[in-house]
Amino acid sequence: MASRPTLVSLAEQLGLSRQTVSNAINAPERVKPETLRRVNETISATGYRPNTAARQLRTRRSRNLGFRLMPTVDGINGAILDRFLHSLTENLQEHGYRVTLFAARDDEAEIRSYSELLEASDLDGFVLTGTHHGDARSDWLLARGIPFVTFGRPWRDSGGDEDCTHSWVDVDGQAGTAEATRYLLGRGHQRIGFLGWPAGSGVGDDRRSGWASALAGTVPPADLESLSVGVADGTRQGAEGARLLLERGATAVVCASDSLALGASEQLRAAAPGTPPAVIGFDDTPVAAAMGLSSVAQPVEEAAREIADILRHVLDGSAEEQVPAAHRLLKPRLVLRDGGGPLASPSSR
Amino acid sequence: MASRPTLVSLAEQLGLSRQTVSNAINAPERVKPETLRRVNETISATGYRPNTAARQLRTRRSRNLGFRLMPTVDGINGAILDRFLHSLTENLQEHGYRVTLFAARDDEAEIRSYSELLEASDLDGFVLTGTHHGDARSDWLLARGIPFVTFGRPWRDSGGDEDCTHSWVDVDGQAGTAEATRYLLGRGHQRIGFLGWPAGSGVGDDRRSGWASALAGTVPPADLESLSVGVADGTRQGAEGARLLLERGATAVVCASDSLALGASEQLRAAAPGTPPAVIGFDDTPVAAAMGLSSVAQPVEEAAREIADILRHVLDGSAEEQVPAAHRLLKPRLVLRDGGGPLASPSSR
DNA sequence: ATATCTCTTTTGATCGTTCAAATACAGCTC
DNA sequence: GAGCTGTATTTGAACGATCAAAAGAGATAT
Repeated sequence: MASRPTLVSLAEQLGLSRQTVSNAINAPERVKPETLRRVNETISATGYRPNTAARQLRTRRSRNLGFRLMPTVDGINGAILDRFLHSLTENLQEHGYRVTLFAARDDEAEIRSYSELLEASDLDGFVLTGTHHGDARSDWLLARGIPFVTFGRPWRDSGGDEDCTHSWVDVDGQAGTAEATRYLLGRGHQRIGFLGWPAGSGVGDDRRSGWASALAGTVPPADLESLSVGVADGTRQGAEGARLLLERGATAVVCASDSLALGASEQLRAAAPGTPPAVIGFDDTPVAAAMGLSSVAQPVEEAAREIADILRHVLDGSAEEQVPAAHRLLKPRLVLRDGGGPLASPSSR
Repeated sequence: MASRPTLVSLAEQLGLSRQTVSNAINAPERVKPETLRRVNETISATGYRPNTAARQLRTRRSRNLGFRLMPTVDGINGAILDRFLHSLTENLQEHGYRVTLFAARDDEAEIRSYSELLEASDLDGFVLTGTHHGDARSDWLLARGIPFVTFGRPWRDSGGDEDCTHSWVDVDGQAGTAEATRYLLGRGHQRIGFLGWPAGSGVGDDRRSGWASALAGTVPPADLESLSVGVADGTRQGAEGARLLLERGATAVVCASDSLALGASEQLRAAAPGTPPAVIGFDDTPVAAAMGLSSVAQPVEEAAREIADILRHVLDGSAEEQVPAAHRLLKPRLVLRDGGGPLASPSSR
């Protein structure tokens, strides 16, 4: 009773051998039902748990997955990160997997971490966020056949999906901004501006395209150009961008982020006091909630769940069985608020 | 070259034995300098890394620490959590430790997780957040002699520090609200209200006491009572609470959270249009930054670093050497903004 | 009666490291 | 040169699990 039970101690107690007890746990179909029952009984009676280190040493699997924390405000952050991580951890731990964090300054350092973590035969796979054009990380992992799933599409320069052989889960930003735009159209707005980032970022271009497609029939292509502004992310830049859009006759604005939307809504409120500004943000951050700003919400929890499912499928599958790469594009949800001011709560300690 | 190098393969290469190579790594002083040099050379040439699983199996130490993710909006969350986790992970990983996440619905489930994670001889210690009155988790861990540090004081009902034998790091909320209050006094405000939560929460009472102490000389004790309001956390409740305070003659408000402060600042702005509202929040969340709201900022990164240091000290120390519990109370920083509206950026994807 | 097959259980070896104790070897002492 | 001391290195065993293959027990077929 002094020390933790082991396979051997259980076997002695039951008058069986190590291996039979081991089989009862890992390959129950090989064990006689009656024996299985007895073993399980003793397992729950003693509270036995297989020693992870020993198992890992033999099987070379840790049931541990790596997640990189981004430096500061990049990729999914803050409240989004919280929700994502929580959902990911929860879903994985239900199936005996765990999430190990690591920090890295940049992609290069992240890749160095990969090899360190793998050389110590420590992690079975990785979850990547913040994918971007020419992402070296996925190439590195792909080349070595290491299981991983990204939250975010590969954003290859060549639009083709053919050569992207890794699994990913992403949120359909295009669908989100399209819905937002259609909503504003339905409210009677004719000239709806898009306030985003400079062209070139996969995420930003994707969100812009949704707005453009929803507006395609209603506005001449030339106007589409003038109704779209690209600035750096930030409240101040958002206000400035919105000013431009107002000058060009926009009466409503769809934004690529909540930061931009917040600046834009200030600008519109100043331009037309009294009326709730027709501005829609993106990500549905606590800031949007607190300010009563409408926003496109990403189903972060669902994304994490999908990622966990895909990873489990790959890792639980037999060793060399090639599992095809899985791709999931999730629909975001438009969260409408009256825009009149603070309503709900930001997160706080 | 085919497989990863091991102690044995290194030893063969060098014409030494396993153990000497092992000693070169773990107890260099036992090895002849010349030998040590040769071993280190080969180690870096081959890129050898000790197998964590094997080491863990033998030493019963995983160099892995557990961190529980809170369900939703409780404890340190969102942007704060992000910064805290990042700093914690970074500091620990520099010394060969790693952070493993786990999710638990409530404290009881968290304790269950502890035993599971420990029975699998998996985690060496824990970092706890969101301590509260009568916290069963610290008792459980203390009783079993498991290393852990909490972010947050024990908040024992008996104000005595004597019986609190575990290590903790916390931010001095009292000092924060006191500084905020003194700042407002310096700006000429006489009747400064406190907008907090109902009495009973350690964190809330602590923050209130800072305001009370700063105001002690300037306002009669009776007024102190009427200038303090306790409501549930939230923007709407904040606005309502601020309305009460205004009725009672307050011209400025110190708040226990940014949510409350946001609601309060709306209320004050409505009461005195044109003037930036004299409101100070707590936690310096992205919401405060975005709204140009002054706020008391917790040195989260520093707190995480301190926690990492304490844990490392305990874990790296020899087995049964009793390390005394460490307590660190960090000073928060008052971040002043003009309160006129959006300035900086909320976090976004 | 022996061989063949299936189902179940057992045995021996191994994963890579560290602990504990043994050994080798040099320099000193008497 | 035997005995002691101390440093440097080596050997055997163990940590707790799984893999691979052998062995035992029944049932069925030849």
